[in-house]
Amino acid sequence: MSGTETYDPSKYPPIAVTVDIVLLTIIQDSLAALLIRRGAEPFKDSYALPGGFVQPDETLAAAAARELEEETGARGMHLEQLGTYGDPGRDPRMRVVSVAYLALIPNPPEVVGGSDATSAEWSPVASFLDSTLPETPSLLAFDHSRILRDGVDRARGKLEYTGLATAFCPDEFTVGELRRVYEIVWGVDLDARNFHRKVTGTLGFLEPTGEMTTRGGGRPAQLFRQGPTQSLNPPILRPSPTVI
Amino acid sequence: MSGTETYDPSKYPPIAVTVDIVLLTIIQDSLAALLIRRGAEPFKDSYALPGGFVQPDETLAAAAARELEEETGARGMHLEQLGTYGDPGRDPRMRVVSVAYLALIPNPPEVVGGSDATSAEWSPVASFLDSTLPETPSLLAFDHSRILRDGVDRARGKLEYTGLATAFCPDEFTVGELRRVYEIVWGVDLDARNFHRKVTGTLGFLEPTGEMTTRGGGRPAQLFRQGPTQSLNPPILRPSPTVI
DNA sequence: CCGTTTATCGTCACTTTGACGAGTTCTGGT
DNA sequence: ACCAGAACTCGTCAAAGTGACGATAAACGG
Repeated sequence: MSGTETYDPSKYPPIAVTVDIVLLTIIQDSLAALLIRRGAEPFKDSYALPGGFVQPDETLAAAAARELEEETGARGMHLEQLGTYGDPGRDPRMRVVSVAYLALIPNPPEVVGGSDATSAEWSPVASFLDSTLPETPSLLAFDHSRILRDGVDRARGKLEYTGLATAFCPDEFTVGELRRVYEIVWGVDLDARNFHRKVTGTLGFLEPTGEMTTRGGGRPAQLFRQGPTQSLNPPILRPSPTVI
Repeated sequence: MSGTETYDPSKYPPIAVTVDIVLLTIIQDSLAALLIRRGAEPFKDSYALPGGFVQPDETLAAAAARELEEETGARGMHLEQLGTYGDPGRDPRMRVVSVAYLALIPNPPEVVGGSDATSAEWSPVASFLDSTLPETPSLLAFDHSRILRDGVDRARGKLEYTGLATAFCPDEFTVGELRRVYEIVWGVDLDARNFHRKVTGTLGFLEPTGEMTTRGGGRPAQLFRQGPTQSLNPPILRPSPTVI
């Protein structure tokens, strides 16, 4: 704010501040988002992102973490601010400015009980992103389609140059499991051998636990933990979607 | 928002929504930000980022553009959302959620007249980022030091893989001028020959205008315009700050 | 025992990078 | 007029990284 303006909020119509959360995980080899079916107008019976009002004494991130826990019981997952959406008219009732957060959790997520009247469920994001797929309600309430798309774009982009993919993996994971995260989120096939060379060759990116696992069939694989290096330089290049 | 909650904003203490702007440019071979000297409490006489309240019928981006024009007269520059800052207590008067924007303008910026009581001026960002430099007021009002740092970080990062650097250049520019943007923003020296090869070799990144210029001394250089390719793949790698 | 699956190691050609040499064309000083 | 300096642009070369793919290893289920 510049210095001379005085504060008189009553001069302005009130603005509500909410958080909305794009919570992504991987279910059955698909990237999926948690969606809530709305029980009230507007957009009754449509799907929407989970979220809620920011309470007077909590930070924005705390509000997002709280809503997430209320909705899913999950805690401590990766959570980052995505962007803020505040167009007038995005909510027909009043001016609402919504701070969107992106959250990622590993594979087998809690069964999301519809503890209250609203029901939450995981939906593959593809149906909301590909306008060519006429499945399910292809539109979300409010501007949540846009927010969901921005969240997926952010996640896809950050896989290239950060260790974000490990947020989709359990604490200990194999190179193959990590590669499958990339393949599912990007929707491409990666060469297992080159991927292995890249991630094991980047110093500090993966820490071997010394253990092996045979889960997943095939030859047992080393288990790794996330290492201290959280930036990938040079990045893992995402192959451009095969143009035919 | 999840579906069952009802809207009753009067239940909550009001939250003010503002925009703050990190406006960067290059002055005298330094990266500089526009700062306002505050004329009122709190933080009277401190420096702060320009900004102001979001009006009822404008988008967040429009509010940022309006404030920017009121403050500098500048229009049409690069403007992107940076992040939202809403910790309780960041403003001692009331709960304020501020959506920060990052704006970049080319070299010779308008003289910023202190048209109203507040005075605006360009300050090199180094003094606010390097805590080791005890020049000028090394702290900004509110959490604006943090916002400024985030803005500079964002600009630095995006130079690597986007054509953002051209936002610091006039419409037509030489490869040398573009390189100097990188050198100043990153605070490193780049090899002129390798840089030239990289940016002219990336198809669609620069469009030759066919003209030459001799401004800047030395052999005349080709003038380029920004090309259609706005993503640099592979990116221009930022040399790590020379470790001694 | 044998095919299948997955992990991991290697090889090879190609591209990109970083370091640097060298020629070109302007300006400003003497 | 000449020269030093600055800046642009083209080249060369070794090192590193990448993509494509062959080959072996170690588990599994029949």
